[in-house]
Amino acid sequence: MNDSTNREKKVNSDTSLNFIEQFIQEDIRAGKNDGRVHTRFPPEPNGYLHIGHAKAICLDFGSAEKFGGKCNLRFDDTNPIKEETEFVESIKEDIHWLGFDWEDREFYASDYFGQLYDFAIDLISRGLAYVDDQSSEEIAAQKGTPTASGKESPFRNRSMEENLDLFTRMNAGEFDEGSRVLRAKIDMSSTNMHMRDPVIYRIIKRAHHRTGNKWMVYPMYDFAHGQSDYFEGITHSLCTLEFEVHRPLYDWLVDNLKTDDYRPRQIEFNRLNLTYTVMSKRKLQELVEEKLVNGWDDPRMPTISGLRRRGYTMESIRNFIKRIGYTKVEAINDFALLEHAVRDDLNKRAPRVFAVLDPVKLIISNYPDDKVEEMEIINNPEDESMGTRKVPFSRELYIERNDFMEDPPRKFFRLGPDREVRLKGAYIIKCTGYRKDKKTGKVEEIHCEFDPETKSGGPASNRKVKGTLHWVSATHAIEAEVRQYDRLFNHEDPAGQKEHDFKELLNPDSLEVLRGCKIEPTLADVKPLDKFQFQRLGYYCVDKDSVPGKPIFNRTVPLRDTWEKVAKK
RNA sequence: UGCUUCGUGGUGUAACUGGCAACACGUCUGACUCUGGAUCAGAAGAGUCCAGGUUCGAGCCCUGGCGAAGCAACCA
Repeated sequence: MNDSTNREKKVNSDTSLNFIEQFIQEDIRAGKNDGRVHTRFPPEPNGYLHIGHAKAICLDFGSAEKFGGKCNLRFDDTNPIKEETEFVESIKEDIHWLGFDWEDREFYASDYFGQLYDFAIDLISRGLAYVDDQSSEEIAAQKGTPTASGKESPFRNRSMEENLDLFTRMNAGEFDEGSRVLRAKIDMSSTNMHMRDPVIYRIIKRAHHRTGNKWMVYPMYDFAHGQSDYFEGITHSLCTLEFEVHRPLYDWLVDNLKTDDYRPRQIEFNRLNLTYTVMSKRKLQELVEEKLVNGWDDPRMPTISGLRRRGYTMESIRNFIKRIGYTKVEAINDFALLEHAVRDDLNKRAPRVFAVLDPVKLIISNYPDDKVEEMEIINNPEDESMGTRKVPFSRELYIERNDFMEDPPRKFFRLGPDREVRLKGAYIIKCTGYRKDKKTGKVEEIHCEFDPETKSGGPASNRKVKGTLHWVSATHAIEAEVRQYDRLFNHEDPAGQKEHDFKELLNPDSLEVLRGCKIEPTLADVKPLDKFQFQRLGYYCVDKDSVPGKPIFNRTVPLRDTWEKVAKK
């Protein structure tokens, strides 16, 4: 094999399709559905979307886009007890924020309740469905187990007329919830539990968020999902692995419905799992309801809205998802990869600013009392087009408390007695002394002298010093609250522990609120979702709780801090 | 003692129709730096769950094991 074919191979693997896209491509080449590609994203509006849904969204919308097809948004709203309009709205917002659009194709499984009902009637008339008067416990008991076959219901062989009559009256509200269900008549001895006469309709006397009180019977998800795909002309139904065993049922239903060769093709892929968090909607809901976090959009939550509030960009999320791929292997992805994705993105676009989180006063004894200089500072060394800004510098500054040590080790490249450092964008200073509080032993202020020749860009500015510190002028500083977020759980796999409930594994230090932080005055007019790099610290995002004059920042992710590693050794 | 699916560095993915197991994250060195960031250079780390078989050649094909996950809601 020569070099050029090697190169070609490499290019091909760079743009290689995942296994699902390969299937789609094969279908197109085989002329299936006239080469049409139509997918759908089918959330249930019973909670907020999380990053696992983002993985599905990227695949559903992304693969349609890739092959010139379409992707519908369809709410699978078959259970009026759980579903709410609030969730519909948040889901739509999140999908748009991720950069996808369903145009005018916003559908609801409830749009098809009429067709589904008619189909149920049709199944009854064909002897393929029956009304069962037993309780759910009795039905469950007869269902058997994965290793033992089930028993047929005593109501299985009712007459078609009686079934029709009963089902109609179920929907007329004549019977109580739970008193009767409609079941498909398939095979109680199937090795697939889902084929053992699954319940397809149940009585629920509750207003539905879209159809109101029109219906007293509601289809089960399994009786709505596959047919909804069929009604919408979906060619590829992409879903997660756990629905693999449902596929024969969906196929059975659509086979009893279809009039020609068309049938959606379901392909399953692995769910997104992330270390140090939980991903099931039920668990996330528990955290919200028990107030262990501050709502669905708490910046520690793996929800789309939480990540957005935390400061993640849609590009970083999409990029992360692109990197983890789609397979059939159950995987747990490293949270560090998500963090890498957001650092990578923010490094290119976030303006750098000075913020002192744990301030200690620095007094430059040889700097004139009343003098203020406007230091011109580069906004982003990664992107010259972002320009510069002017930051006031004066005799009294704040620096980070941990940037000073009374008795520093050699590897500490910051300030200590008689040591020199550069104040970023300003002068080189030398520490001449410090004052401690006699009672607490805490350093109260640090004294230093500056060298006027060393101003940034000035004649002696090239002199090398060990370290560079960020600073804020004391009289010009703005006070801010900074919320230092960390991982929500201490354990890599909190949901997978038998000995502990996942809530016992919450990280007690997942949020540290810092007040009295000092930030540079250029940040006076920040707006929620504005993103910055606090120089030498990390990436921060303005929280929606901010009010003018009292900004609040969320830590998105810290900068990689190699000093921490050195210090640990 | 069932059915379905899956086993490739620590993690996640690649490897066209069998042809030197590749990439990213993480880890560790070093260089550079007015961010201990970024960037740059480099290193360690798997022989592809196991055992056979076919083949000049197997992660890939065949046989048999082992292991893991999902499946028994009037949830989705």
